[in-house]
Amino acid sequence: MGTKDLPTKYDPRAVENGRYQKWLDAGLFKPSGDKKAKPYSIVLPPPNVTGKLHLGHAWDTALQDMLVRYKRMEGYDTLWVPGMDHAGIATQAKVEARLREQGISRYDLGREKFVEQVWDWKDEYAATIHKQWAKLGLSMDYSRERFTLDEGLSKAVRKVFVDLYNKGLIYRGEYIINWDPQARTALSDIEVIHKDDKGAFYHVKYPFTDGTTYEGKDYIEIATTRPETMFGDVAVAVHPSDERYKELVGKHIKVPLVDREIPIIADEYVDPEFGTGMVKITPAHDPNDFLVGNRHNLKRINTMNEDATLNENAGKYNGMDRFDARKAIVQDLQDGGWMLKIDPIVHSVGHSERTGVQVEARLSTQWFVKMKPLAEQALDHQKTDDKVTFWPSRFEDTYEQWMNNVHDWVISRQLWWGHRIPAWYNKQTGETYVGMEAPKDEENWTQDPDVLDTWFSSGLWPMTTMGWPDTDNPDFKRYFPTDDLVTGYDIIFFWVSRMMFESVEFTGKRPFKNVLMHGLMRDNQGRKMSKSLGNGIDPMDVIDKYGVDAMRWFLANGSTPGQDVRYDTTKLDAAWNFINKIWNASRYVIMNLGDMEKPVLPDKANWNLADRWILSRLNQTVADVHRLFDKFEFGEVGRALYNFIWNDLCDWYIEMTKEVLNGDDEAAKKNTQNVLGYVLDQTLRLMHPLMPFVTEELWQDMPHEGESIMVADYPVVHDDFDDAKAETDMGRLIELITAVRNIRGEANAPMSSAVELLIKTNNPELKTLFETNRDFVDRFCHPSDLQIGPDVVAPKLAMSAIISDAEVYIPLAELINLDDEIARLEKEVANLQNEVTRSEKKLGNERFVANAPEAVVAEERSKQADWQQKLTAATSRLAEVKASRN
RNA sequence: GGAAGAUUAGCUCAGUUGGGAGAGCGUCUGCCUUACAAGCAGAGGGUCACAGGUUCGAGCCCUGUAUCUUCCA
Repeated sequence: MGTKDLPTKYDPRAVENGRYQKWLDAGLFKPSGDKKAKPYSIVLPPPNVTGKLHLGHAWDTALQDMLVRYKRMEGYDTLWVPGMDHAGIATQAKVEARLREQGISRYDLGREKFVEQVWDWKDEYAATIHKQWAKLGLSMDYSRERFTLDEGLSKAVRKVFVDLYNKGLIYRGEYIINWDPQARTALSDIEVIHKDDKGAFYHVKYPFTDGTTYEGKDYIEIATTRPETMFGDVAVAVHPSDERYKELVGKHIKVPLVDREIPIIADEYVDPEFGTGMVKITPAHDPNDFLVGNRHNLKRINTMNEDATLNENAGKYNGMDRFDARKAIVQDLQDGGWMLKIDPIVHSVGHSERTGVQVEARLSTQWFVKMKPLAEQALDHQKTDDKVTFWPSRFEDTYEQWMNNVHDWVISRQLWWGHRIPAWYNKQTGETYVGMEAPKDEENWTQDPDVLDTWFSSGLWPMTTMGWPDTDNPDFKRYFPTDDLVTGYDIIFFWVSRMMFESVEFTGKRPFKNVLMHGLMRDNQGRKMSKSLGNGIDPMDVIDKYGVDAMRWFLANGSTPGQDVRYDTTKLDAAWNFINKIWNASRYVIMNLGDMEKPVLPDKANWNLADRWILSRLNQTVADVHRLFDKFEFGEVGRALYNFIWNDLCDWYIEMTKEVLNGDDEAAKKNTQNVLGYVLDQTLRLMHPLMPFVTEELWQDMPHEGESIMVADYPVVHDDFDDAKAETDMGRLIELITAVRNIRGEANAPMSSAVELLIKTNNPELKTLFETNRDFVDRFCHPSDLQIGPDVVAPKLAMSAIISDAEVYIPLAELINLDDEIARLEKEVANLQNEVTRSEKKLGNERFVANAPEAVVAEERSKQADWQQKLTAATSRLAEVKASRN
């Protein structure tokens, strides 16, 4: 038996306090282990141990928790696996930044000591994240929590590397890659963010060395945005069919400032339309030039160090930072008369996703995954029954598009924090060994110092968390492939696509059946939340202010799949208000249940109109919720529940129960208490996945059976609850009550004053309906006297309303303003005339009657009849009122 | 340059097999009615970006245009 003195205001702190720990202690987050039940599994997209969780994480995890709680209550054997990602470059950058504040670099510490520091960082942030997960109420099974760098996962990573290497799908080579000079590591293509930056086209003279002239000049004009790379120039290229320069091919020119001689070559890569149609070729500092260089057997001159300072190939600029060097070189070109002009431009420049610095195209030896065969296999898999379904489906196009155009993936990173590459090089012979363990004569070998791209390991996440590569692991057998993956559309390439091809390659199966993509969280002006703007919102602050249930409601209810959401405190106010409404509705129910032990639905024969109606509404809501949940339409689930709770349950049913509960009929009271208790119980269950804390609190406070609402059965559809008659009858009753309220409003006649009520109707069923529900009519209309029937005579001075099959009159001679009333009626007649005309026109259209579905035509006919009846009534009433004025 | 999304009430957004447009907030009016005044009862407010097309019928499907946002090159 629960407490019966709930406060009048919902207080999230009191509700949430200690609840998570109770669930945890009761072991409710673990799978039921019921082998007869169907399994349902989700793996949490592992957050980076870089820092705290933000509102985007709160959103992502809230959606998952809703799914898991829903499935758990539906009886599935549910498993939700948590974990975290070591986030190589991001975490290393954070720790380096912290050390820098103390004036220490990672090189001062050395690799081993540095990595120890990162583990300390990881422990610190993992603790924070655990606290945040608890506050969010996530029902994850912590006994299965994993970390991408833990032993099992590391072993899996090595196995994948070795297997792909042995299949020829991983190779090592010297190529142009994206280089982050601050982190001093390679980056994959998608870790480079292109941003428009202000720059300049520097037009520079490259003089001929053999007295050749072109258009009367002894030089050619080359435009470059990056003069600091000119020391790496090894050729100038023109398009082979470019008539302007045909004769120049084979001639030689000189690179200014260094006086190095280079040839003019012809290559199809050059776009003759762009600029002067002449491009300098710098194979060590540009990916396209690199390919041109390969075709023409050109030298590769690297002019930069790892930290983007120029090297000895840059002559006197040796040791200068790239940006300082650019300034100095531009100055020297101008002083030496080499600079023809400088045109300012805005162009796209690559920046490191993590450190933000400008990325360099750099020539270096790296490990790569050969993507083409893997991508093809993954794309083919999407044509099978084992395909991954994207929600919304358009994201599958995004995925395919990317997979079809994917380049080889640079997986080596010059970092210390991550999975060390399982490759060793022989000190004598230089031979490469790749294996799960070091070679036996380890002393003769040196292990590759690099680590793997973080996404290489997180791409295995759905497999490894389930125990792979041990395919006999019970979790792997039961819960893999997982059911749903929930993540933001911003990491389709980074993560989703990689999980998909790695899973297909190594298990032959999809990693998950559905992938639900949500949008990004934006601030109230629609801007992305970011550290640099300082517009980020800490979910913990939101929870402190509004409670986690309100935050979850906001996150689910305000969203459409795949669409971004604006953070707005008014939305959270609305969420809190709704919870407060549920709180108070429950408070009312709990206060009125007497000594009930648990609600038992009475025999159908005892249901009154309101009971029949609310159960029919509830049943419709249950059906909607199931249908929408199964399509991941969280926002629509919320709307269905909101409308049911606020409009049906609170505005009507609860108000109607007051009539019974304040009456003397003990049997009727008992009946209503049970229906009320039943409906609240079902409602709380329906709401639980969305608002776990407050629903648990209220459920525990009301008569109930069971340990926790978390593991109570989710409501199911009862066909026998559907009651079309009750719905139309209630509709009529509501129409009457609304009409009376309307008149009272117009006439300033508050409910406290009783008024005479006359209802003229030729419909005997309607008369009976109102008479049998006289109690409700009295309560909601407060008539001093009530007359119903065909013989009711309209008073001369009365406010009136036209409803279906009836006219309602309230004689308020002293309050009525005839001119106002006539104006109002004229407006109503005009509106009704409009409706009738439109309806008649439609029904008069033979093609409509012939082509539209029967039900649609029938509905239109019934509407037409209703409009017509109302129009007739309104017209005659208008005439009466006009007559009474004269 | 290619692609996707958005454009609906003053603001923020729903509207999912095409059948007379909805919510929250805000505005106006009246109510402390013993679950809730962060509430209740009413009211007002929209050429569904624009132009064509398909259809008996279009906010929804097709084509094009404009503006904004994002992704890719």
